[in-house]
Amino acid sequence: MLYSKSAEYAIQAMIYLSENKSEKPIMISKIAASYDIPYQFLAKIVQTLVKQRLVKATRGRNGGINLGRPSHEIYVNEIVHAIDGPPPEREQCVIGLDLCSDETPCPLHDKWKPIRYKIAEMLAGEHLDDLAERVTAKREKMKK
Amino acid sequence: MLYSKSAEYAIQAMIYLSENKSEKPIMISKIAASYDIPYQFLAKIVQTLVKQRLVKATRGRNGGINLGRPSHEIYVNEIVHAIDGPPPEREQCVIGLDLCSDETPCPLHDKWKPIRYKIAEMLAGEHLDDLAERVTAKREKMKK
DNA sequence: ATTATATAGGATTATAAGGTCTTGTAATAT
DNA sequence: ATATTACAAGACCTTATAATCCTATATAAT
Ligand code: FES
Ligand code: FES
Repeated sequence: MLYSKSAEYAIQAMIYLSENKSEKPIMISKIAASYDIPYQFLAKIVQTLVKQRLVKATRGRNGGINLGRPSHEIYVNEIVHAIDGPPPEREQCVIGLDLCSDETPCPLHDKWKPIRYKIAEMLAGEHLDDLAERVTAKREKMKK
Repeated sequence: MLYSKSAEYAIQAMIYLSENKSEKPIMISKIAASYDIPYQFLAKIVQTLVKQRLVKATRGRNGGINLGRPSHEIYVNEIVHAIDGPPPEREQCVIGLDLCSDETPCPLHDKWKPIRYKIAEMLAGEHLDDLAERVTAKREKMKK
């Protein structure tokens, strides 16, 4: 819908890292088990995150991964772009009628444009610290 | 993003029918050429639209398709559902954390819920008559 | 009746996303 | 040193969507 399954898994993994802050690296297998993500698949996704410097990897025994930066400096859209690639330079029209522009709007353009903006705003406005906090709150509630 | 490529083609084809109202059937190949849609692929999509009664087909020489109902009675979401299937009964969480509900919201829930509503509203609130009119306007502008 | 033409529909192929398997390589505990 | 552990990485498999091929069938013009 908004991002690929891979990006969704990446977000979940990053939230996990943000929730379980520790100097010691956290194993990918642990995260995979916790969120019920196929281990090998997550490992592959993490490789990309490492290349993009969003996480740091420590190899070998007692190895694992850590956040590449403080959690309050990592925003959701960064994660999405790291996995799915950067957003298109020119916006595409929702119903595929040539390019999207205010000058030549398609029938849905006026309704779609503010929605698209809201989505971008949502992804750009949330950093991992916020997310982790609220995920923890969700878990608490679900226990009851 | 919001719907499959097939559904997008279906919307385009329906708009075409709405723009070119005529008692005589309109050929699928004409529509396909006009919107640059692979002919055979569109023909297949149209088969589904016919089964769902959104368009009526006339076979044989001078055959083609027509809208199944007056254009002001056909809404975009009907077309999407006809092609992509009905929407899920229970809303899925944007970041895949169990089911979505106000009681156990995920970190993005509060920002995502109104957006999701806006999208549904957009698709349910536009009928073909509106769309066709505005597409024609778009074409006019692009000529200049 | 015959022929041309347009949709109907099953079978098949292409591409991409999602997911698995196997081997390599780095780090560390013993 | 060596065995073990955990990420790295490429090859491979699976599934869903997108697209194509080919033949059947309906209809109207001749
Ligand atoms: S022109 Fe279609 S969404 Fe902007
Ligand atoms: S709980 Fe995540 S979107 Fe509602």
